[in-house]
Amino acid sequence: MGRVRGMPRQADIARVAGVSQATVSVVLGGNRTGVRLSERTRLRVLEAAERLGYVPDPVAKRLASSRDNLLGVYTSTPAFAGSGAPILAGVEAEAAALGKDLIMFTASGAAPDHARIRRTRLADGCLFLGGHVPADALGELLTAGFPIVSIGRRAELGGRVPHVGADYVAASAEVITRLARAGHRRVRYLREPADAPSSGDRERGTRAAAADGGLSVVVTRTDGADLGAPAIRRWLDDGVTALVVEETETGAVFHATRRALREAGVSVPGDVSLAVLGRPPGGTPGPEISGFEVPGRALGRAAVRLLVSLVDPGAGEPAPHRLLSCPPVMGETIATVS
Amino acid sequence: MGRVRGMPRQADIARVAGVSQATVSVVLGGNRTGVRLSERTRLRVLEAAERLGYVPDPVAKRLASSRDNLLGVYTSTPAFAGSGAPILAGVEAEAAALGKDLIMFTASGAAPDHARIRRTRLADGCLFLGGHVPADALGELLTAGFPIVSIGRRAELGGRVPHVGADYVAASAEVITRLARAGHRRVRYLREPADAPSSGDRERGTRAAAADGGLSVVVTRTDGADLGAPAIRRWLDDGVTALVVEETETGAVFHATRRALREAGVSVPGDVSLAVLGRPPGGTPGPEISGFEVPGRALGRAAVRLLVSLVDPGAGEPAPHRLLSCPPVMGETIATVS
DNA sequence: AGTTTCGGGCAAAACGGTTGACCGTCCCCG
DNA sequence: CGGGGACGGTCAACCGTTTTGCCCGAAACT
Repeated sequence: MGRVRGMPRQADIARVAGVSQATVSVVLGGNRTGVRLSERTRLRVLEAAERLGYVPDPVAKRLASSRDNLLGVYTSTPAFAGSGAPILAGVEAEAAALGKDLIMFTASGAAPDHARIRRTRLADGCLFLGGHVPADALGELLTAGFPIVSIGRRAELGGRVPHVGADYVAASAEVITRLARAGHRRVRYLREPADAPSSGDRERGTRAAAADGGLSVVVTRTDGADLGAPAIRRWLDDGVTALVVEETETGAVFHATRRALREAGVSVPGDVSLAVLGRPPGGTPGPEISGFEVPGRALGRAAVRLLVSLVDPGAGEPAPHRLLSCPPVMGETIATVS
Repeated sequence: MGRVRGMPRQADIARVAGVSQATVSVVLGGNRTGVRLSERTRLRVLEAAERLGYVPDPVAKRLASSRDNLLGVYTSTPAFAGSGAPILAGVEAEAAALGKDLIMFTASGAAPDHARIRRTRLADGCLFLGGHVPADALGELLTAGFPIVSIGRRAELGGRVPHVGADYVAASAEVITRLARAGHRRVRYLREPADAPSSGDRERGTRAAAADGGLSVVVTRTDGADLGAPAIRRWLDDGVTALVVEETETGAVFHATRRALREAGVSVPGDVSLAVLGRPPGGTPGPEISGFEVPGRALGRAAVRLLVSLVDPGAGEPAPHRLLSCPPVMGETIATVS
């Protein structure tokens, strides 16, 4: 399938300028290796390149030199739609600032593609977003020495996967502590059924803070479907004064909770307090929900910096893992109880 | 430089399986060229590849075969932040559906765009978003036969740039017609100073519809800074009954208009009607503004389909240009005047 | 026995660059 | 007169695959 019609190569320039292809490469590459060249030759080459409209082939360049200022971003869910937008905005901004391009690998949805994860190697290194990335595929890359960084903590593979994440443990604990200070004693905790590391972190932080603050926390795993007015009423009858809801990708649990509260005719925070371990889904009406902010942009930026340090070693190596703290959102949905 | 530590190559597999590297390539490539191979050899190679954890190098693959299911997306402004999100969501969705990966080239602002536009050739073809892409760089790619598609109409280069766009002419005309039917006769038209094709289209549609409907439309170019209460009052005194505002990337013109209206104590649509040629910036409070919807996702999808048809010729060639129509948004800011 | 015919597989040329080693010439110095 | 630089570039190997053309041995015809 050969070359794109008419694209001039270094060899073409060489012919025109009357030098060897190697010389062309040296001139066009800015002569980083310190080859001795006369200014006349340099200009002849440059001029010929200009005349021919030469455009270097990035693929060949990369094959030959193994680095190309390209960072991969693998997302297991659609990147532009979902909640990842702030993270990606951070990634993009930092990458642009560092002069790196981004190559996006979007899981096709159908297959959690091994193949696609492998193609990741087109880049100099790759960021992995979202929990649903098969660990074995990552392990493959890792042992091959390919630089990868996960956004979101990754416990698998013996913690060998470098990552940046949000400190959900501390942030969740802080929310619970706030509830404790407001006098709450019985809390219901609603989380998604799946066992993502971020879910585990939130629950761990919650439990620790609950133990410290003398709260009773009962955990319910739900996808939202089984959440209705009866459940809400039952909990209130049990003496529950606050609901703590995990932030999930789709917001399903939160939405279901809101609906159930509405159906039960329960007011927030009048009848029950409500907190989200994170932020409510966008466009949620009504008073600001108490919780914390996930520093998406900052995560994205930090991830890029970490990856770049892996790709271009030399500059001081930062720690392979980093947890960013989440600023609390006070909100108006935590009431003080007697 | 050199290979990533320990990454096995086809040559390594060949040694283990006791065959030549070429044979490995044939086997791993699924033998599309119909080379005769014994099943035993095939299995030996496959097994060796498995054992060694072989991962094909996408770069080498692409260098050798000139096509790699990679679509480029060049954005002249940050992609994840700005208003391009719906378009990109459409691009991503369609690309994923077609099994293509996306490689994003974000104009860094710093580096000369030319270089980045050239790097575009890492992909099999490239989408260009946003007005601020230098035409000469595009021309370079175009004449080289590199497949490109612009999102947003492009008049430069003699219309040779394939594109998909929104039919701003028709949509804008429709808004003006609505105003005419509501009895408006004098309209002030606020547009951005720069001459983007999309701006021109809106203005053209507006003028045409105004002529048809017997409206007087006066155009003001502004970046928003010089818009204040005095201007508003002057216009109203002149008998203007409706303001038509262009949708801009930043929303600056719209915001300024809102502010000026507020400062002048003018109510919408009580004292004056207001329409946007597009949608107001996100998060605008108050009643729904009349205007039209730009079909972002659809644009993205159509652009990808067009690009793919350019990259993989064979399937019927669609028209090189396509304009998608914009569904009107009735809104509540156009009042009937006597 | 002498050709075809086939199954099997290998060698080698691309693809377009990058890079370290090496080669002539001149000139200068001891 | 022999040797050491400096100057200006060129050579050729290499990056990892794809893809053709060709070769070889054995079975099948004539």
